[in-house]
Amino acid sequence: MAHDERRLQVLRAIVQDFVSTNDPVGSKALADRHDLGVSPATIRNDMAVLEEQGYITQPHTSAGRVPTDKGYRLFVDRLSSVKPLSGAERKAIERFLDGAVDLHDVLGRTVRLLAQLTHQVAVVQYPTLSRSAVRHLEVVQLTGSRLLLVLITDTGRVEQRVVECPADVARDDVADLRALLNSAFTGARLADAGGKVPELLDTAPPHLRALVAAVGAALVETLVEPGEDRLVVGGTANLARVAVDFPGSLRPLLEALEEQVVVLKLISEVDSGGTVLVRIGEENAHEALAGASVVSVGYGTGDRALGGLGIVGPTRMDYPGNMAAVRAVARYVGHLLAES
Amino acid sequence: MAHDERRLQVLRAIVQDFVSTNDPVGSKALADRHDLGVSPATIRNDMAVLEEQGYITQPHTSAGRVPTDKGYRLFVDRLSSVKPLSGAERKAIERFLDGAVDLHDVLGRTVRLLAQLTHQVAVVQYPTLSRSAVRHLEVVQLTGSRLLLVLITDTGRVEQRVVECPADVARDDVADLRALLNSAFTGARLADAGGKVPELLDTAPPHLRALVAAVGAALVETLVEPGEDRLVVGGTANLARVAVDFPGSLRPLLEALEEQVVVLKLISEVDSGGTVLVRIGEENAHEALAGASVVSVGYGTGDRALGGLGIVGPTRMDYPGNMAAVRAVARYVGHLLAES
DNA sequence: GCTGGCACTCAGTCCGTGCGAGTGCCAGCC
DNA sequence: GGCTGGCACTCGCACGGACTGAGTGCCAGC
Repeated sequence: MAHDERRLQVLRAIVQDFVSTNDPVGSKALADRHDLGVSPATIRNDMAVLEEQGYITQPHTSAGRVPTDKGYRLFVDRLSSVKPLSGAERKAIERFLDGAVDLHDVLGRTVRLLAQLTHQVAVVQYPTLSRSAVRHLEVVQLTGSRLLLVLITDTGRVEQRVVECPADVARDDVADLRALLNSAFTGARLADAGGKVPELLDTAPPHLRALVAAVGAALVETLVEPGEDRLVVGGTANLARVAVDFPGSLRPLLEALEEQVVVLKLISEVDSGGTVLVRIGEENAHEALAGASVVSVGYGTGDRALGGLGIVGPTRMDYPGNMAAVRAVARYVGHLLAES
Repeated sequence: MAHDERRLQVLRAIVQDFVSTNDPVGSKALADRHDLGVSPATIRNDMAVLEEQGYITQPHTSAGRVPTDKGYRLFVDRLSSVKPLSGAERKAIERFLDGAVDLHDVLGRTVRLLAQLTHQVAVVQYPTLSRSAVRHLEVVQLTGSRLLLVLITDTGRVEQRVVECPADVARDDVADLRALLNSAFTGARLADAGGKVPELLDTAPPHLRALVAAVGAALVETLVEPGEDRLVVGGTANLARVAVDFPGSLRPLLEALEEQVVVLKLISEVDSGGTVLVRIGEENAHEALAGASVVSVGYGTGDRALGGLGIVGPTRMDYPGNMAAVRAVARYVGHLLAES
């Protein structure tokens, strides 16, 4: 009915005004700034209902209303449409990301770009190893018994790992090992690579067995080690701008961003379909992020998800704008990585 | 004369008390907490002189005194001895840094360790490329005309770079190129590598000339590009703890840390002799760091400096303790990198 | 079901006061 | 000459009361 409909308009107006002004919004201000077609008194009645339903709340008796997490949720789900980016913004994305020389550079630019577009803290996950495929494996002898294993994936990610061998290794053996590893692994998904080690061990020439065992173990370790799923963080300076939205202190949030593991979990839990995910306040189920919202999306090429990226900010944020920026950047990065 | 001597004791006491309490310190409190052997009235006279000389100042008329940048400078230069670390702290350093698997890991642990020991923001510079030597060069074909050049240095640093070639490259040529590059560059200092490119170009077999030219150009670019001198930053959460010391906002400081270039400049300007450098407040000659101090030192193996590391914090910091921590960590990291 | 009117609530602000920490100065003492 | 105790003075800050105004809930009327 038209009744409920207007109540939702009121909620939308409250969210919009509060996001832009950071002042609790009252019935009179709402009636002035929006064409709701009714008087402040009527809006007051609607607000009373919205409050009872838990969508808004008042910080204290004689103040205006403020959206709750639940209110933002409804706003995001039903009341907002994703803002299209301006032409200037699209141009900025292109200009910013073109000219990147390697993966590290691409992700660094991405995170700066995202932070700049949204004025929030931006995070980008390195392409997940397990979803990548092996492009090349390189073995370099550091000392007699110490080898450096370098793994290059098809997403341009380079992983390195020092392998301590039980005994000194002959030079020729290093070359043999390199050839062996590459013929076995090149092109394989990293997720499958672990399973191939035993097989390789069986077919390897006897004098290389011990070597393959040591390197294989290191390789598997590198692959499964989730700590190696790195995160690039940028735009923390933006937190200072919105410090008012975090009543206690910025500390828990800064710690969470540095710890990485919590944020990584949130960012990597993305839908494969390219849907932008929004987690609001308490929905994050982690104390440090209780006052924060996370907007994230997966990036990748076509059907293949490589990782996630997104932003972290106060619950009082411009959801439509930020969702649009996150989505647009993810698309562009996806294309960029598909080319290489 | 004993006269001046006591005045310096007063300054030292002021710095110590102010650092630990963050309250402007008055003559009575000084007389109570320190055995200066004179009455508050005498201390007042000394303080008046110290103020006239610019070592201390009062925030307002009826408050105690606070050290100025100049006061801290005198304290660091003449009034403090570097605190030896406790056994527990030494143990912590070892425990923290042992078990690192690669360079990235070593630096990541270092920065966390330093942040934890000093409760400040810690920064560590990647080993400078130009001072390292080439351990190995790897060339991987990404697409027909696109090669990935991977540079591995003897400090364990791995640099990557995509090279676009004018035409498609044959598989055999890639192998030849790899052999050629390695025989020419392995063992060479990166600083000298640039000069070897023309020479290599002359001696290269004709069909590889174009390839060598393209790759050589990319190599030189990688070496001289100063932006690639990366910085690892950690412990920004500690800034929230000392936010009171930055009256305006943390923002400029956070921005400087993210920008990296300013901080990098400070951190990399280290003495080669292992002396701990302290820059206090305005001495930093950069607006964003005007209220901050930087404690830095070079790390390296024996005579070879690899890079710098240090901390950034408010001018009101525990200089002796932080200098000791920075020095100890730098030594340990130096040893660690020398082994590999 | 909407509207204007009205009494009520209460956070934020302003202002005046008192308190206390800290100072500078001075006369006296060693 | 240098140190000390005493004393008057300054001024930031915390406390408390009054005022203001935005905003609300409720109610009678349309």
